[in-house]
Amino acid sequence: MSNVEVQPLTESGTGEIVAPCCPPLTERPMSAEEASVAAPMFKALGDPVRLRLFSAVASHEGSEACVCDISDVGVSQPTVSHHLKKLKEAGLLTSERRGTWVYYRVAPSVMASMAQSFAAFGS
Amino acid sequence: MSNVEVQPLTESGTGEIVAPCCPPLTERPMSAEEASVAAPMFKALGDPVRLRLFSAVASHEGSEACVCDISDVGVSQPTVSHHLKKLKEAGLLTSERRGTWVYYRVAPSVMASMAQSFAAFGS
DNA sequence: TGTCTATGTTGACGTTCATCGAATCAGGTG
DNA sequence: CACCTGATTCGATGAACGTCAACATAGACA
Repeated sequence: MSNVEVQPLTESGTGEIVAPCCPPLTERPMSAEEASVAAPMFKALGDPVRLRLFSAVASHEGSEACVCDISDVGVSQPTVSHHLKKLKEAGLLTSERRGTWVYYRVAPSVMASMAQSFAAFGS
Repeated sequence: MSNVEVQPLTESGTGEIVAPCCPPLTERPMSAEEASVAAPMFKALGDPVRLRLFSAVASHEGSEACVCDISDVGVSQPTVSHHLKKLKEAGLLTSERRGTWVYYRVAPSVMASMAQSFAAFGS
C-alpha cells in the first residue's frame, strides 16, 4: 500500500492543475458525480476535532506544522493520528517527514477549489 | 416549538451582520467553541445528497426553490425532506410555505461566512 | 365536507463514525 | 543501544447517520 491519497482536483500528469473539481455552488445544480467528489471534503471538515486540526495547520507559519505543535486538542494521540489521516485521505492535507517530526501542510489547490465553491457570495 | 433554528452568525437586531461566526481558517487556530459551531455547517454539506440539494437551491432562480423542483436526487421523498431539515438545522437553508408549496432558500449570511473561512487563499 | 397533492414526521434497520486503551511498529536522534 | 515521535492495529462501545415505508398534516379545490 504505497502512498495512495485522494486527489479531488483533476490534474495533468505533470501535476499541474487543470480545473477545480466543482463549480461554484450557485452556478448550477451539482451533478451526482461532482457531489460524490466534493462531499467528502466537507465531511472531513465536519468534525470539530478535525476542523481544529486543519485550522491549526492552515494558520501555522508557512501553512505547515508538525504534529507535536497541533496535537493539543483534547483527544488521545491515536485519535489525532486518525483524524490527520482522514484529512489526508480527503485531500485537504499532505504530510512529509523531516527528521524526527512529521509535518502536515494544507493542499493549496483544494483550498482554492473550496473557496471557489463559495465564490459569488460576496457580491 | 416556534421556528427555532440555528443562527451561526451573530447579527444585530436589525439583521445586519455584525461578525461572522468564525475567522478565516488561516488566521489563527480555531478554538473548541468556534469549531463546535462551524463543524455542523461543513457536516451538513458532507453528504452528497445534501450537497446536491443545497446546490440546487442556491443555483435556482432567486436563490429559492420549491421541493418539487429539487427532489429529483435519486432518493425517496421522505429522505429528501429529512435532508432539507438537516440543512435547515445547520442554518444553511430557510423555508417558507406559500400556498401549496414549500420554498427553500439559502441563508446568505451563512454563505458569506463560509466564503470568508476560505478567503486569503487566492493571494 | 371530502379528496387530492405536496411535505413533514415517525419508527425502524443496518451502516458508519468517533473515541478509547493498549500494544506495536517505523524512523530518527543521541 | 535506549529513547522519542508518530503511525498503525485491534477490539470495543456508544452515538450518529442514511434510508425507507408508513403515517400524518396542511393547503387547494370541488
